[in-house]
This record gives sequence, structure tokens and C-alpha cells, in this order.
Amino acid sequence: MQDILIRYKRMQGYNALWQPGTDHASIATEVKIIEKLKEEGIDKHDLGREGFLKRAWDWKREYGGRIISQLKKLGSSCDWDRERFTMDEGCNKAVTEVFVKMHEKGYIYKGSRIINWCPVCNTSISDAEVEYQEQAGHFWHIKYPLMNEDGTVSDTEFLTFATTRPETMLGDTAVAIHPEDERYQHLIGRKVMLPLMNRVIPVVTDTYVDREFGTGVVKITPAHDPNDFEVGKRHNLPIINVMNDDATINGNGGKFAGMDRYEARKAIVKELDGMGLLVKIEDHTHNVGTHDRCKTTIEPLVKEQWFVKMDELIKPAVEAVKNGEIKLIPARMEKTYFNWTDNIRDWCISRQLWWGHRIPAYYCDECGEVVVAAREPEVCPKCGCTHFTQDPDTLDTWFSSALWPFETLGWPEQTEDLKYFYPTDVLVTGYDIIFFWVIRMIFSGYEQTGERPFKTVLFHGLVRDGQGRKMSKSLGNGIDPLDIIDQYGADALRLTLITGNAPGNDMRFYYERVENSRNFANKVWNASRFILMNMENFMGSDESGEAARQIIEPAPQDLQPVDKWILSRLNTLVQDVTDNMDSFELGIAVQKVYDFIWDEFCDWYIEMVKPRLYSTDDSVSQNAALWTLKTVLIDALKLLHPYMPFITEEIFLSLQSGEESIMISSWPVYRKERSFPKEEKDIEIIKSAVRGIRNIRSEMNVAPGRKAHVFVVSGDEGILRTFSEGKLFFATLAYANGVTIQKDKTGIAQDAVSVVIAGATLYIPFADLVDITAEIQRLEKEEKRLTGELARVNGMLSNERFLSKAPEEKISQEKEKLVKYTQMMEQVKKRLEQLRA
RNA sequence: GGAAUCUUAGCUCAGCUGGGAGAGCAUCUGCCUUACAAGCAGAGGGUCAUAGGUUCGAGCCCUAUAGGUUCCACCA
Repeated sequence: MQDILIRYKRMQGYNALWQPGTDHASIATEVKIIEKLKEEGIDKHDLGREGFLKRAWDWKREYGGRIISQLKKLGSSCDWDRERFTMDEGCNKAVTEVFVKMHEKGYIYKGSRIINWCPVCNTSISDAEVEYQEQAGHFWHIKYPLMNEDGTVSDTEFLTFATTRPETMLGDTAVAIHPEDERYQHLIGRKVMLPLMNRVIPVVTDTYVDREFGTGVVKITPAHDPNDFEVGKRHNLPIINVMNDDATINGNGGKFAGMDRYEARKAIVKELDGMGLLVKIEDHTHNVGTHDRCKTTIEPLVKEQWFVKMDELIKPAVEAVKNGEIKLIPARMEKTYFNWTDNIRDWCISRQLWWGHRIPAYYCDECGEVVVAAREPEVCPKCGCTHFTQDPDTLDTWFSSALWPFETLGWPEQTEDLKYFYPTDVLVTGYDIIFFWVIRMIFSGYEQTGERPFKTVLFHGLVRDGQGRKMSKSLGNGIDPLDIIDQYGADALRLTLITGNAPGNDMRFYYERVENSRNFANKVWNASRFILMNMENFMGSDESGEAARQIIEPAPQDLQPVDKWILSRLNTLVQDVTDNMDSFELGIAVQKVYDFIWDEFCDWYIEMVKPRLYSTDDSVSQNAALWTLKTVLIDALKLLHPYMPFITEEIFLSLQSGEESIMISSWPVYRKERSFPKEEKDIEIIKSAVRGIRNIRSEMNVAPGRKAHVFVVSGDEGILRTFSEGKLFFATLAYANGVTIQKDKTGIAQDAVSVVIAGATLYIPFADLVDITAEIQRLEKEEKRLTGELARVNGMLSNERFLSKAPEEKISQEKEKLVKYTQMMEQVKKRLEQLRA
């Protein structure tokens, strides 16, 4: 057990370190590093790739070091494991191995695709990093002249279309229409002349064209638009790239070469206008893709990239969720999941960055042959030359992250950790990375290990600020958990984050809620202090420090009804909380524990037990009370431990010495012999009596210091017995200086205040305070309430369809209520008659 | 354009497979009662977005509408 605990703690450490350790090839990180270098006046190219990585690692290690020192403060034994977490060693080995293997199997290929290019950052960026902004722009309506049969350019026939990016016309290789568009049937098979470039390009038909939009004609630029690229592929159109990486026009742009994209736009429009080919200019607002970091307008470009072929790879991942081998919680996340897998596209994994795992592909310097291998090859298999250049690109950060479930356990080595922890039970993560990370871990797990990486994925929401905004660095509304921990404690933070929130829903962060959690921690602490103090008092100690008496499990008959009541309530709680946790209803589970500890245990049971501990000498009774206090507290702590690990461990260790840690103690289980339904019911009666008396005293403004005699009147033997058994604490809780329990009203002053509860009436003689009119009003209010309740219950019970269709249990419940309310109604009426007389 | 989700007390949110509306904070009243004033006791406050439907019974299931949030795709 100890061994597992140590390994578990180490895993926790890995988990926490994984972020700084393998945060590779993320643009955000690289940009951050570049900014840091800039502060020192260094450009990354000055350092070279190696120098750059060295500097980056120094910063990473510093950051990782800070996390480790915090983890150690919190009691973790983890350490920064260079072997496993650096790009150049363990992790890189696994990533390289996977890449080579998948390339051999044909899952990884190199191909051209339109990618989002940021001309300022000089790299491709992923779709996720493109931010669409609504911008005011223009629609330039342009016409291209058609070609005549004889190969001359028509001066009467034109095709008109609209574009928002006229400069891309330099790369046009076709004009497209919808195949069923009646307006253009006669143009099918003809050609048009591309002005400025004097290139003859075909008119193609493609259902991609929306007949309703604009003129129903689209110019096709495969090199600079993702949709056009697809159209181009279908029609085998040439791809003409007219732009350099810095978004200036290249040699394919004729005389516009060298111009910036926006300069070229102006020049082209002007020239077309001069040729009479510009029809009109319209204002047009449209969504423009921008780079979320630098806000530069994205330029879609065709580039050679590495891809992962997804159609086969995704199959086991889809199947696993469909057949329940992997469960997503909440279940609605499955819709999001399948929505993505059903529309899967090949995964572009190359990034033009330095901060990342370099792609293990080598190009022969002589013949250009590509060799994918774990190490640089010595001889080119094609031409025999010995000089190679490694692909300069790095892998998408999620390529290595996808291997996390097994790579962190030492895979591909068959380590002990791997055998023990893989597949793991539950992955807890935010729904925002379901595509990026969760799905990729699943298919990578199946592909590399043949097994699911985990059985259940529990999604939590995002923590937002008090105004519901996402926490972000630019807004400065983020919250440092370590600050909160300093202020309120880690337990309070944990409890806050897990309560008042359903799985997969976002939550707003309020300091008030953390305060409340902190207050609860205090409550637990103080209650435990009370119990420990009384245990020590009871046990006493002689000169040698040995306890004079032990607290032992009482004989069944020595347990008082209140003891049975709280034990029974705890028993129910254990069952409920376990059920809730089994179905991942963590918020509900901990709410029940919270309510039990604060309300039932502290506010009721401890108060009920105090008179026994303080004002009697009955050691049998005291032992029973202390044993119950201790037993209930220990189990309650165990139920609370997952949510508040530190305080529960601390208290657990001072409460008992039999077990070395609450973390490895046994989870409480429901025990039939601890179920006492009769006592539960009885104590509820006393509680309602106490509540009634407190209520009335408060309404009448009776000072707490002013005690009064309380008469309990009931014709029910059982109820009379219940009150006499609980007389001692009932008196204390009801501010009574004496309690008389009797069958009828004998000897009770006519002008006493009365409280009606189910099965009994309580009388408090407050001669000088009683206002008969007010008393009548109060009872009339109660009468009205009971009338309403009775009407509802009677309505249900006289409905034949209810009686025939509702479950038995529900019907008997309602019948019980009918009896109870009828009884109370009789008492209220009787009392009203007396007062009115 | 497609999809998900939300609308419950003044605020932030729970409410698990349909069976008499809850918590925290805030408000009001009274208490320094020997574990706890970061506390105790009590009170007020909700036609559960709107309109239909299914059901003996709807905050919960179905349909439509309005408004909010998020994700995906992005139309020349």
C-alpha cells in the first residue's frame, strides 16, 4: 500500500510537471521566448536553433523549478525528471519512434495543403489560432472576357464576378459556375482570358458554387483560398502561388512582383479599371481571419506540410465511445466528440517553429530523397551520397501530448509504472480541449498500445471571473491559485472549485465562495477540537500520561436514541455519497457531506450531546456519546477527504492511532445494523418541537436568557416516551428550565403559548407575554397552511387515476401525510376553540 | 450556416432516472450560550424565460418562440 502511495504521489508530480515539460511547438510559447529575447536585444536567428533551444530550456527549467518547490511545499515528493521530460531525450525518443512507425505504416505523409500563414510571425498557424474578425471591406465586381472559338479574345462576352481580394487574381487558374445554373449553360467548356496575366483559363462547373450568392460566378485561385484549393484538386487545375512568405507578390505575379499584397491590390484595381473591366465597387463587411496574437490578416498559402491520415486511425476511437469502452461525462460531450470525428480531416502536424520536436525526416543533399528515420542516415539509399539536411519543421504540440498517457509512464519500455497505471481510470480535463487533446490521446492510445488510455473522461467547465469573462493575461483578470491558497488554504480552494457546479458547466470565481469554503474548514476544525477536548477530559490521565479510561464501543442497549439517530443518518449519507461519487456527481456528493457535518452533526447532534457531557456523571452515557462523536466524525472525514485532503488528514491523525493515513484508510460502507429508522423518526419529532419553540420565542422577542417551563401533551404513548428519553437535551435546546410530559392539559394555564407538531402540542406558560389576539392569529395562519396541505393531499388521494397509476410507495406516503395533517388540524382547531372561548 | 448549452430567490448557482422549490452570499431581527461571532437562533424573498403538448402528476420529458453563452464551419 505504501508503495502504491509513493508511486501515486510521483505520478501526481509528473502530471503537474507535464505542462512545463512538454509544452512543445506551441506558438504561444515560442512567441513568449522571442519576446523575452527581444528584451535583451537578441533575435532568435542570431542564436541559431541550438542556442535558441538552450535559452528556452533554461527558462523552462526555471518555471518547472518554481512548480516543484510549490509542490514540495504541499507535501509532494516529485522531482524534475530530465530524462523523461526533455525534448532531446526520453520524450523525443518516444515521439520519434511513433513518427517513424506511423510513417512506415503510411499514416504520415507529406503533401501540399492550404495553411494559415502569418506573414509577420513567419509561420503557419493552426486553425485554432485563427481569430475571425468582422471587418469593413469592399466587393470588387470584375469581369473577364471570354475566348472566342477561334482563339481570339471576345470584346462583347464577359463573365462578371465579385471578389474581396482582387490581388489573388494573379494566381487564378479557372472560373467556376454551378453545373445546373441555367444562366451559364452555354459557357460550359469555354475559356476566359485572365487579364493582366494574359493567361487563358477554363470555365469549370462545381457544386461548391452558390447560385444565389453574387453573380453565381467564382474565380478560382487554388494557391490562395482553401475552397478554391479543393475545387482545383477536383478539376486538376494548376496551383500558382503568387506570394512570398512576407505577403509580397512573387515572380509569378508578373509586373506586380515585389509589391506588398495591399499595394498590389490598389494597382491591380486601378489597372483593371483602366481596361474597363472593373464593373463596380461595393461596401462589404465580412469575416477576416487574423492571427490571434499579432492581429495580422492571415494569408492562406499552399505549403508542403506533414500530415497524419485520419480516416483509419480514428475508427477505434469512434468505436470505443460508441460501445461504451470509453465513457464521456457528461454524456452530451459525446455529441461534440462525434461531430468532430464525423467531419475528420487529415491532421497537419508540421509547424515552422524551433521550440518543438524536430521532424525526423532527412533530405539527401544530392538527390533530395526523403528518409524518415530515428537517426540521420549515413548513406542515401537512392544516390549513395552521405550528406543530409534534416527537415527544419517541428511537430505540433498535440502530437507529443497525444502520447502523454503512456509516454509519461516510460513507454515504449515496459516499465512497472506502465503495467500498473495503464490504462488509467479517469481523465479529468476541460471540455475546451476535447478535440486537441482527448480525441488524440484516445486514437494514439489504441494505435500505439492497442488499448484504451483511460476508461472515463470527466469534463469540467472553465473558471471564469466574476463577470463571466474567460480569464486571460491580456485582461489581467486571471487568478493565481497560489495566492488563494495562501489566503484561504488549499482545501478551501478545492472545495470551492468542486461545489455549486455541474460537470462540464463553466463557473464564475467569487472570493465570497472561497470564504465560505474556508469557513466550512473552520467549522470542521472547531467541531473536531470540541470532540478531542471532551475525549481527553473523559479519558483523563494519570501521572505517567496513560489514559485512565478508554472510549469503547458501547453495548447496543447503551446507545441513546440520539446516538442511533446520528449513526443512522451517517449510514444513509455514506450510501448516498458513495452512489453519487460512483456516478461522478461530485458536487452533489460533497454538498451532502457539507450539509451533514454542518447542519445535522454540528448544529444538532453536538448540541444534543453537550448536556450529557457537561451536566451528568453517567459514564456509560458519556462513553456512548463520545464513541458516537468519534465514530461519526471519522467516517464524515473520510467522506470529505477527497475534497479537503489536508485538514481531514490532520484531524484523522490526532483522532486515532490505528491507521497511518486517512488516504489509505478504508472507505466507509453502508451497514445494515447501523440503520435505525424508528429513532430517526423520533428525533425528527423532537427537532420539530425545538424548532417550533425557538420560532415562537423569536417571534415574541423572548430573550434567550429567559427560560420557561415547557409542557409536552400527547395522547400517543410512543411520543411521550420519546420526549422523556430526550428530556435532558430537549430542555436545553428549547430554553426550558423544566419539562413536564403528560397525557392531557391538566395544570396548564389557559393563556400559555402553544406549538402544534405532528402528534403533540407543546405549551409554554408566558403569562405576562401572551397576547391572546396574536396567539389566535398565529394559529389561524397555521390552520390556513394545514388547510392547503390537506386540500392537496386529499385531491391526490381522491383522484382515481392517481390511485390506479401512481406507485404504491407514493400513495402510502401521501396517506401518511393525510393522517399527520389531519391530526395537527384537530389540535389546532381544539386550541383555537379554547382561546376563543 | 451547423451544433451544444443556459434562462430557478436581489447576486452566483445546485436540483441525480418527473412525485410537496434548495445552498452560499446579500437583506432584516435577536444573541459574545463554556468548539466555533469566519459563529448561533430566527425571518423575509421564487406564476422555475414565454406559449402549447405528453402525463394521475412537469423546474425536470416533447414542440415552438424570445434572449444569453460557447464550439465548429466560414461563401467568393
